[in-house]
Amino acid sequence: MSAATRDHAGPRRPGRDDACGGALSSDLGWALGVVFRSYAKAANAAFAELPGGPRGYQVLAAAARGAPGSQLEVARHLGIDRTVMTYLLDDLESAGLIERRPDPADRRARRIVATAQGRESLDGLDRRLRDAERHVLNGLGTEADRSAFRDLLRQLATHVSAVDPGSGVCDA
Amino acid sequence: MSAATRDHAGPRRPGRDDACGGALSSDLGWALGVVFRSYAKAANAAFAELPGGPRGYQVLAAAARGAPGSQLEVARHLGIDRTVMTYLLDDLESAGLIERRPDPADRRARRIVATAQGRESLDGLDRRLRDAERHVLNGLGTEADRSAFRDLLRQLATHVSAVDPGSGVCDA
DNA sequence: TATTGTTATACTCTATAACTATA
DNA sequence: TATAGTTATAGAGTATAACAATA
Repeated sequence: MSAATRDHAGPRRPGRDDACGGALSSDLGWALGVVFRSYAKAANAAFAELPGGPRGYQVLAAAARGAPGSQLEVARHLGIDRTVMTYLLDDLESAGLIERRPDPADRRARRIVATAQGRESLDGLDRRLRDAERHVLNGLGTEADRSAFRDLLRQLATHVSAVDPGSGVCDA
Repeated sequence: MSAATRDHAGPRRPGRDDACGGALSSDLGWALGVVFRSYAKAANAAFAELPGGPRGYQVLAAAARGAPGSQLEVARHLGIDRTVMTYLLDDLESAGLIERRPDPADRRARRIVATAQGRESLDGLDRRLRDAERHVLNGLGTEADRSAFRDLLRQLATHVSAVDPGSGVCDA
């Protein structure tokens, strides 16, 4: 039986960590913050040498798998401001990892494509990311729980992203 | 049957949102970012008039329920830098919501306590937070899924917080 | 000497507003 | 007129280092 089904049926056990989490309704904000920061720290370490860090990786990965849409659409999907996207692409391009190609259908827009070197670099970066993710998700004991968490989180993100595509404007 | 148990057993369906998420292993980083930003946006709106915004609320809530430990320990638990904590407490104190009391056992340390006004304000703030959380978690269709997500996330955060209590240093 | 809390400084991000070119 | 992309500027947020008081 997974912790997901084991725990949420019963009453909430007041533990040491409930003491100063925050909300009465739940510690959702605290937990999200802790997990997000932990993931960000691991991702920063994994992509320390890549221009743009974790966001550089996200853009490179999107380019390598043939992201649909313009540079602006990719930015919106990743929650990156379009002005930040410009600097990010400048760095990735001068590192020889991606290229900006004019969209034949709309000469205002640019399409981001990964270079051969970019695709090659991505292999190692993917391995680093998998290690980082495994490290963070180790807090869940069973593979079933880890898988359930991934699915629920992805389901939530997909819904949020569909309802409010431009919600990447506000980080606190 | 909940989405948690329904989805993660079967193979991964490549959908529209897989196109530029990021990792090959999963879109964990992308999903965490989207959900975190969405939550941050809702929390910022909910606590727009409170000094310190969402973090001000977390500190106030910790004080109101009698957070154990010094001002520094609360800061560490919440992932707040100690220098930022000083400004935050200054604002909350001058708003009449909290007080700093010297710890009789260690005259270097201060204990944070909520004033009557602070505890009173907290009621309305809690209500606002519950609404914000409900809004974000609406992306999960069933109450069982929402509850499972909360539990898994809390379990993860508790583990991370225990392993690496000072991981609040690095936000990207 | 180490730690809590505070203050001051420098720096890194980010948001905003222009501007160019296309549509 | 509206949009994609770029550039420049100002502001918010953050990290770093120093300091005073206490352990």
